[in-house]
Amino acid sequence: MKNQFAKKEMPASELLALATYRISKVHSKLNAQAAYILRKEAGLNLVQWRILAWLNAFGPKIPSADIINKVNMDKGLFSRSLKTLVSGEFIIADADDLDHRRQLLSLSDKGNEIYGQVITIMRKRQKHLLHDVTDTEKAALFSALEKLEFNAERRDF
Amino acid sequence: MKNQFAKKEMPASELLALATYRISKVHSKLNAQAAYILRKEAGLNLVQWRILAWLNAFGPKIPSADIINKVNMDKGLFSRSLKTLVSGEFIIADADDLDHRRQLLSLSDKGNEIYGQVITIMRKRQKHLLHDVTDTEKAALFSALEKLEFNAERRDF
DNA sequence: ATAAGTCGGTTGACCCGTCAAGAAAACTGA
DNA sequence: TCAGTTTTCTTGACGGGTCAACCGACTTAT
Repeated sequence: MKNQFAKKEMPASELLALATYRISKVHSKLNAQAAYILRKEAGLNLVQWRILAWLNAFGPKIPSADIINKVNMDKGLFSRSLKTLVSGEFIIADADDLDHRRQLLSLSDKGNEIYGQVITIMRKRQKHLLHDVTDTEKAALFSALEKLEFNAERRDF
Repeated sequence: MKNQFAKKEMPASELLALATYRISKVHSKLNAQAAYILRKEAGLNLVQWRILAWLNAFGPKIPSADIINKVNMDKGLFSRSLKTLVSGEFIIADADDLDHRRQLLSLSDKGNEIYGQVITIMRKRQKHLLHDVTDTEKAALFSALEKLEFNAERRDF
């Protein structure tokens, strides 16, 4: 009889070694750290900050959909968070005369100022996060993440 | 005047290159994949599955606190999910005569069976996820994740 | 011109995940 | 013994995140 002794039970060490488990832990700690900084420095939450950052990157007067499609963010989440950013006057939403479905988003002066404050800290943070990661490790990390991301698309096992 | 031209705006490429962003994307795709598999194969959600797995790993007749402390899971989340697993008869919760606050948890036969089914698929999945990741990359990935996790503890910038 | 389909955005529902307050039992130390 | 503290577990509240229904505006084809 084959596989009579096939291992069913999983020792704790195997669980702890799972890439998925490790990534999820790192992710939650990174999130907590970012949330803390943003709350303290700017009173923003993570989603709001991401929107400000993408809006800064993709330039002014762009419709929501552009950001959403480019960065793969949920429409609903975006919509709700955008509302708070507009009412908080971080973002200006102009009507688009050519397409009345759209609104063209831009950072307000206030939005730009906050962005400038936060991005400085975030660059420092990013540097700190990776300060003891070697270049080889960095390259391998990114390459491995890319493969993982791709392999995570599959649904059949 | 120093820093007159200090860069404030962040090009999209820089954003896309952020380790935090990459990890968060990988994390969400891994989650979606696991959730899909679990729903389809066993009608479980991620948290329920994790509890079954930890319970299998740490052996029968252990109190909730043991798992919670070891794996750093939220008490509230654990408590609520446990309730569904007990009422679904995947887990048996025996009273502890020595300490009436506790309940000693064990996998039921049904729980064991489901666990056996799912773990087989999950091992396949884990293999697939890493199948094209080289050993060097794997080592660097884990080492980098460890450093990141540690560096994510810091709160001051 | 108009029916059918697509696109941009909003909303509701629901689960995940965290935090804090609290209940009940157990422990500790005068 | 009994007030104070600690431990185990439950509950409530709330933001994060995903999914799907939906609405109004636009496009395409006939």
